[in-house]
Amino acid sequence: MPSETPTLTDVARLAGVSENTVSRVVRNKGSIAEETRRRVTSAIDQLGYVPNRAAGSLASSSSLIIGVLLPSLSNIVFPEVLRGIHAALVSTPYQPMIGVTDYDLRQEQKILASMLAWQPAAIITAGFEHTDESRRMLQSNRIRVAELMDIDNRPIDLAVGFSHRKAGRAAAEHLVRRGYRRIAYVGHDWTADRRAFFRYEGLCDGLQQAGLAVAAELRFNGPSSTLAGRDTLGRLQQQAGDVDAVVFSNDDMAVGGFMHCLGDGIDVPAQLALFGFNGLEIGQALPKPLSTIRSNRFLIGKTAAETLLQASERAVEPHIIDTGFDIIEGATA
Amino acid sequence: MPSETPTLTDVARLAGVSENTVSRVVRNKGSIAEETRRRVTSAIDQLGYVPNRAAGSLASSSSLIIGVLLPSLSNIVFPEVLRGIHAALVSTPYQPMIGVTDYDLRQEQKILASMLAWQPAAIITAGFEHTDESRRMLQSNRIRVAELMDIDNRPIDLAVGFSHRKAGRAAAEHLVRRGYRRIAYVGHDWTADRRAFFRYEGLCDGLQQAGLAVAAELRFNGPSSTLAGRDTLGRLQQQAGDVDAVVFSNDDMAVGGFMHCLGDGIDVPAQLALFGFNGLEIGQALPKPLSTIRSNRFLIGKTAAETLLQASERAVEPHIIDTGFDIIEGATA
DNA sequence: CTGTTAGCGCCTTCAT
DNA sequence: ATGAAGGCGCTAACAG
Repeated sequence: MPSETPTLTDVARLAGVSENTVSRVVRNKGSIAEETRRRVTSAIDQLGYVPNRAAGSLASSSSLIIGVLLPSLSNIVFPEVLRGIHAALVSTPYQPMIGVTDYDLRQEQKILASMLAWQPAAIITAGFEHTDESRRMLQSNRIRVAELMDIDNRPIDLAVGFSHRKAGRAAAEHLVRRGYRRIAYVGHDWTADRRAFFRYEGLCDGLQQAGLAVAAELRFNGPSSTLAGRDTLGRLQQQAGDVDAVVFSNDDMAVGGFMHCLGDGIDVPAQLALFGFNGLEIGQALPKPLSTIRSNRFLIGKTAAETLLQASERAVEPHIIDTGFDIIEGATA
Repeated sequence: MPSETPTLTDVARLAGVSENTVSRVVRNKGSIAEETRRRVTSAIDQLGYVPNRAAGSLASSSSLIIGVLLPSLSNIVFPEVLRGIHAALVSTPYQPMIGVTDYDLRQEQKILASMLAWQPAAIITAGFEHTDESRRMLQSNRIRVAELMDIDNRPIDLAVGFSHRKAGRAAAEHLVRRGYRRIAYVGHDWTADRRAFFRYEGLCDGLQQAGLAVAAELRFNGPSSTLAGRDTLGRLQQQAGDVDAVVFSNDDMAVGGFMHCLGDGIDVPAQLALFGFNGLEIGQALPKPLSTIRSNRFLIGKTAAETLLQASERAVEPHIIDTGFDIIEGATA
């Protein structure tokens, strides 16, 4: 039985050309006579030939793999970035290889090293914080590197995202414009999630600009979640009653806050205004749609992957793409 | 400058042994003299040697890649499965390569073919439906194959999941036990999401057993979402008012249903009981925790990956692992 | 326990 | 526009 997986050689033999010619047709490189191309293509179809990627990578010392480093999969934001990346790759021969760092830079370094063993065409990573060793690996390698989510830093090669500081400021301006004055903050642990901190800083800036300051604040000592948002707002209200608006570190937390208000019969936004961040679907499905900021995660992933594939070489200067954000007015603030 | 990435040969030269010996040390295969191993290990550290995976795959015609085929990343359930898979792989040299099929079997086939070009050690796929061609590829290849989520089918090699039919029946039994009699169903499009259909079937079975039938039903013509759940329950109530409980196709839909009730001032569960499926965090963060069924997605992914790695060869007979489910009593039904 | 010998399947370079 | 030769870095036999 001819059940063996066919190789370039088999195709070449059947088409009556050299292996090299087949390789050229497959990779769409160099010029090929129309007639030859037809013969080769038909031989490929006939045999059901699929190129062996390992052999290709070894010979060219570069693979069709795109390494994707994500801090987490629990936070829906990152699967959405991945979705964008996937959308950009699906019609190409590139395949995403993913790694989850759990917000741990040493873990990132470990995964990065083992990814580089595949000689990927590019690395996409969510965030700008790396160990020195990781940075060295990313810099020395001439592969393309995209750093996502944030543009408040100088990237190694390409940054795609938006300014979280500006987003925080925008939240402050929105609330001030609406007449809120005693504005509190409810957050989660930002030692790992640096961007949450940037937004907080922006919020403070924005309030200061209006002659205000954060009226009260409480941070849950762990990752963001609806439950954390609910409980933390509850605790904040016990400690500081005279607040008229709360900015949350993200929508998960804000939705939790809304739940707290529902449970305690607090009228939103009359008694207390709530403001989130991300623009998740769940926020818009609340009885009153959440006032928040839309961060376009899918677009960030897609743009990054597309941009990387446009050129196999780095530009001399790092490139920054701002995907922006917009305020979702909602009805809670 | 010696900035070239070191190869096996470099390590062998430095350690004063043959390449093969280094290879054995790296792969931890065969027996090596303690002294030799030390010399090799130190040479590896000194050079910062990282094996070239492409070369290894080519030579052994099998890679350290695990192909993961997911129908979607928008539904939080699948990122969680992926999280489980990742947890099982993180301390091994295996790397997950992911593909998203968008519930499209032709797309699955395409991605599968390009994954197999990497000669992965195993394929993990969520679901049992495949095109004939996909099935052929999975069967003929002697690589390991895990089919996840569901165990209501005969797998190719390994199935990990639970019976969605039984879960549906359990929902029915729970509601009947609680005294509900006019039980409706609110769902989403199940032509793609086969498991939702299985649960529906189980629900009907369970009701029938109690001499009942689905009192009313409405399916949103698209994927599940909170918004869809909210609107579809709204429409159902216009059409059929005399219902005392609603089973939703999943928690997303159920949470949406809860939002509808909040908005319309419907007392849950006194006027209308709500029952979901999945046990998502958001359901438990509602003012009244959602009554639902916990499906252990993380465990499914982790168990699958672990089990696959235990043996590189398929057993003669397909193997099925039931990860089970449990009822979360909650307060909405 | 270790070394030798052949490739794995493809791509690159250089010819023609 | 096509072909020939060589090698990418590693592993699989087989020797010893």
